[in-house]
Amino acid sequence: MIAGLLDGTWKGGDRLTEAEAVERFGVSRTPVREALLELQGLGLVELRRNCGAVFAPFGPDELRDLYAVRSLLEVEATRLAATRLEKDWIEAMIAAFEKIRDQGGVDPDWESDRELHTAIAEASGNRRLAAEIARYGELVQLMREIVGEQALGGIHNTTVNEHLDILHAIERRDEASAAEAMRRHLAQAADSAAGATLRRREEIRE
Amino acid sequence: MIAGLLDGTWKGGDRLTEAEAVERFGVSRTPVREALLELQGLGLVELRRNCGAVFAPFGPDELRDLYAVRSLLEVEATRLAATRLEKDWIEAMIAAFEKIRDQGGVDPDWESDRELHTAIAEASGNRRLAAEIARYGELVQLMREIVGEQALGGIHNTTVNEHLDILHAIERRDEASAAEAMRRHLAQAADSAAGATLRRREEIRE
DNA sequence: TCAAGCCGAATTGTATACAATCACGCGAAT
DNA sequence: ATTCGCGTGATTGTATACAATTCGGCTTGA
Repeated sequence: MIAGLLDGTWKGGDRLTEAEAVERFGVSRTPVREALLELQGLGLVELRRNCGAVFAPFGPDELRDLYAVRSLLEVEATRLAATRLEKDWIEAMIAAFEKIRDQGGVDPDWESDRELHTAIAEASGNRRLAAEIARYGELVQLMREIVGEQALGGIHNTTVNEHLDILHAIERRDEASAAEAMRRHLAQAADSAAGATLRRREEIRE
Repeated sequence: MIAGLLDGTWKGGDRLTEAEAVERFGVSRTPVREALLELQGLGLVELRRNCGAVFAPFGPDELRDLYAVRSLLEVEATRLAATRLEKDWIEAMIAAFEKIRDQGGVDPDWESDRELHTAIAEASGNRRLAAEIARYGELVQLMREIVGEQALGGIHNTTVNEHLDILHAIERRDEASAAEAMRRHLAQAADSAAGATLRRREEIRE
């Protein structure tokens, strides 16, 4: 529903009134309003009184900014996880990692990917940090749904190795390496996402 | 309204149904729901189906986590602001700073304080980072309203000097010093907030 | 011609009624 | 005694009607 409002065809500055959204989804204004409020919380629309919701621009610049913040959060969480290294969380991380590895399909298993990132985030010991990371996970997931999941495929083996680097560094309690490995991993993800959105833009132009 | 729901007397795990909130405020469920959703977005309550909203615990640990994340965001923004150093933003920062300094009253002018932090955040050039920082500004403001503003008074001169350190470092394009100055500033703020919440808890116990 | 003021349509904000869902307690069967 | 199942009441989710606000255009006057 929330993703439905963002069908990928909007341009920054486009406006959508609640009435239009109601017409498009066949539900009443109440859930539409809540969805719009949630999108505002994620920073994807700006709600203005009696003017409709205006979509925030979402091009390469915004994607770069988004991944910069995500990286800031997750790198710090990784560093903290390496310093604390609690056994329960290590097991959770490894379980999530093996789930991704054994999946082995061509298309990446984003759910397991999120589980791993969540495990690392919670291993940081900072619940609010973990919550913010989860929020960015939602945002990225939403982006995937808009852009089309298949557009992000074909990076599976690479990500497995990147995850492995991160986990090994955490197990060694090597916080600097762990942070750097996570930084590299997210830089890769950012590049991949940028490519996918560009391809998506071209699809729309056709 | 949002702050009203959190009157400072709740304990973590307490539940509040929409009906109770309606009764307490004399407004209908619609705005109550929106307020609760916003509180959920800020991570202060957890909304569970047919169970009412359960308040998140908010003690010293949570406060520490909160300021850790806030510091992570604002320190990075300060660093970026120092590397970019665009003239317009410098002027905005100085204007906000002088407003705080010339205020000179005993009670800190939190509105101007937020303006300065906002100016620094936007000078980072990362709009999403600035948006997250603004979100944490709201959260801290909310906390002040709950805890009682007066409880945080008496730190005015200290914060002026801290702000000055940050601005001077940014003007020198000394990103390391600027980041460190912001880190110290927020560590002070965290201590101050911790003290205020503790005092508040004692007030309630009486 | 331009500006000021006002009116109406459009849009959001709020209240309330109704539907769906779930928790909790009771009772019966094993 | 414990557990399973069910029914009822409570609570949230949704729809819709109404109030408040605001934007745009039109008129009117200088």
